[in-house]
Amino acid sequence: MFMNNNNKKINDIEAIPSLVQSKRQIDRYNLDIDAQAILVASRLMAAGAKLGHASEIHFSRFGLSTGRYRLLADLEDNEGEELPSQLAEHLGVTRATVTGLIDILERDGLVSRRATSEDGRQRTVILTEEGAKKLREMAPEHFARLEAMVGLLNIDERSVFLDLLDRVTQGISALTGELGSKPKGNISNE
Amino acid sequence: MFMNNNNKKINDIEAIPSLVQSKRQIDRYNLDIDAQAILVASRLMAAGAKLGHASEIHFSRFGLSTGRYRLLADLEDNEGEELPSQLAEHLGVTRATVTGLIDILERDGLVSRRATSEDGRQRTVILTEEGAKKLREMAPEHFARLEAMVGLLNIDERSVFLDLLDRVTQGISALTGELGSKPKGNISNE
DNA sequence: GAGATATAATTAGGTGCCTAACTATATAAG
DNA sequence: CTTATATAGTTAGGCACCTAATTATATCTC
Repeated sequence: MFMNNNNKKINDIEAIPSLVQSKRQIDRYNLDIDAQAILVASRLMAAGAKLGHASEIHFSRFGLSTGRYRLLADLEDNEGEELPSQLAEHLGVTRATVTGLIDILERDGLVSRRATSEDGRQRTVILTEEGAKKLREMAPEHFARLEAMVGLLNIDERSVFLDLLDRVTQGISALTGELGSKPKGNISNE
Repeated sequence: MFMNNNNKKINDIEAIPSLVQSKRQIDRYNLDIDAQAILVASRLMAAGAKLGHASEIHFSRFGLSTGRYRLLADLEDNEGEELPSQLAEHLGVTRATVTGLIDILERDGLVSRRATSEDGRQRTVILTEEGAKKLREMAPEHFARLEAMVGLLNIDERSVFLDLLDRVTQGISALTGELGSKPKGNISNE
């Protein structure tokens, strides 16, 4: 029984949560909770995990990870030159993570580090010509695939989806914040 | 300038992708791509990452990770007794990952392993009384938080969101599959 | 029954991201 | 000027999940 001859799509399982599952869980403990709300939350979690995994596969085709691509793209969006701390803020990750991303990108020749003149603690990150070339070469396929991903939605549906997703995203703070507190969207820095 | 006195919400950054960003990227390479489609894809990625992170914080309150909670919940849904391979399939992760999850859950006394009678290779995983108690105790807060997460959507909007999310989720295969192929949703096992 | 092959679970090692601790530089207060 | 404190970046170590290789048992074929 051959099955890992071409690719290994052995465990590409979806494991989609169903409404009856949600109902059963809630009923088990006699909770006064809307089963559909739980279903939405569960599905979004499953979708997020699936997308994260797919994203890594996508970028690995170009020798990148999701984080390293995002760093390169952000550099490109800022004239090819940024401080690690700026990158961390733009990407929404810690400076430690940025250090790791830069290490590998520098090893691969896609960015380089250079000391700044003003502040001896800072080290500017620069997009190399090779890095810019990498972005240029992958752009057509990258964006085509992203576009295809939402291809099952028409224009109007995309707007609606954006709106709803935005509100659910604000609600995510309900997982991390205090119980009973209202979601407050952005927790801006300062 | 105190800021890490209570909690450390220093890097709780959203880094929300904007439409102008998407436009700029597409224009840079003269691609024939709908900027809004890219925006939807980018936002969903950001939301997925944020939710994944929030989920880990949420479950760490109960001494669990997202994966370990899902394993316990799946056990509960199957009379408290499953094979590792069944768990892997239900959770959509590899058997190697399941082994790791069980290791820690067993160490913490929430599940136990037992050899099966029929097949000497199999080892049944059993939800212990302590594991069941853990689920029972965390259920109210867990489900309340999940419900709160989608609290900004009314009933109708939840239905619409589920529908749209489902279609986008099917589209995720556009990232991993062949270029130009139609999304086909589930890749069932067999 | 012996040898090849399949399967269940585990182990070994890798990636991506995290937090906490550290180093080096800068700045403010006495 | 010296000492305390803040900040930029890095290092060290951890967790979740992965793939590939390994071990042990089962099954199929001769």
